[in-house]
Amino acid sequence: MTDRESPWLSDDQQTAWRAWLALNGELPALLHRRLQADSGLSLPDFEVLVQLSEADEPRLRVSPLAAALGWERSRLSHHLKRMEGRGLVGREECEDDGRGAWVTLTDAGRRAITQAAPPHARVVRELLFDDLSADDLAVITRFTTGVLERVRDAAGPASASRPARPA
Amino acid sequence: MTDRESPWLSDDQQTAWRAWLALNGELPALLHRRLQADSGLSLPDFEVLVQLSEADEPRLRVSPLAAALGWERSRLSHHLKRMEGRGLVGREECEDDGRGAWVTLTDAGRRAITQAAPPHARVVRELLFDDLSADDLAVITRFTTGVLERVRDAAGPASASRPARPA
DNA sequence: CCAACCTACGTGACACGTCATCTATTCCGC
DNA sequence: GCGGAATAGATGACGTGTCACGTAGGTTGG
Repeated sequence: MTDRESPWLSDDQQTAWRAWLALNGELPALLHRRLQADSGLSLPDFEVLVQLSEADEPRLRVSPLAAALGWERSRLSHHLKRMEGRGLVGREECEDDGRGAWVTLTDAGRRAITQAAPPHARVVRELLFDDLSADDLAVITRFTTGVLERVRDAAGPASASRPARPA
Repeated sequence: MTDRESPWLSDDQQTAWRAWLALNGELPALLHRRLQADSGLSLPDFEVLVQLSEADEPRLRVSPLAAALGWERSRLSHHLKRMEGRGLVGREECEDDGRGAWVTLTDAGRRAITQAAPPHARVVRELLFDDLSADDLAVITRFTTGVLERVRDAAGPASASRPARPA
């Protein structure tokens, strides 16, 4: 029922959008502070450690790890350097491919993620999901994944419905 | 129907949560790149300019502006310095209160926000709202505002159900 | 009236992200 | 094999965000 010609949002949409923006800022901030206080990990640290600890193999290459995280490789590279400095992950040379590197989970890393995960998951569940019906969860999931897909379509093609930026 | 004792998320909750996390990273990134390409503004720049251009008065004090944005004052202070450097905002001394400062919208700032807002709003509408029913929008809004409220409750009290961090 | 306190705002140090670019390898066509 | 393109990953510069703290100006109880 929205007017497809106007660029503006309806009042209801404004309300939803501003709430989303606010949540988008405040929820990660809260999770980050809790994580930091409980275990000294940052939210990005946590994500990396989750991937490493859930992996089938005991060590991962950088690029697949970046893909699994949905991160740019350079971001991961920067972050791994910091995490290595704090002893959470290790690096090994890759014999098969001289360019490559293995990322490993150190004992300290495994200890950190083991300790940090339960309270983190509990907070997420309490804040987001505990009072949510299955129907509403389905609506949220459908909405979120749908938007995500459109975002990726819009970002990926490099030339979509954009004003034609020839370069 | 979730098990309130377990810290873990159900599979459906996991799906929703991971999609939310991914969206949370990728949507602002896309909006930022669009805004940057269209008008040279960053997303935070945009938010500041929206507040300034929508304000009743022609100039705002720093603290109320920070509150309206939901930002920490020091963050706003840093950001205003950068925006001032790029000519988007100006600062004036406050006569009433020697500690205070006024933030003003420069002509360049007004021009930038006027030019940037329509395409930005259109992208938001296309990505999030165009194919969303009124019922679903209501579900989303209720969910988002509910979570936001719980987040603020959890963040604000400084001493809530946390492990009691005495000093 | 003044010392203690509070408030408004700024700053410095550091973590995080992105972009552009670099180096070292591998791959691939000839 | 060999020369150029592609790939793996690292790096430097810069904008952004947080935390801890500093400073200057107001406020208030004795």
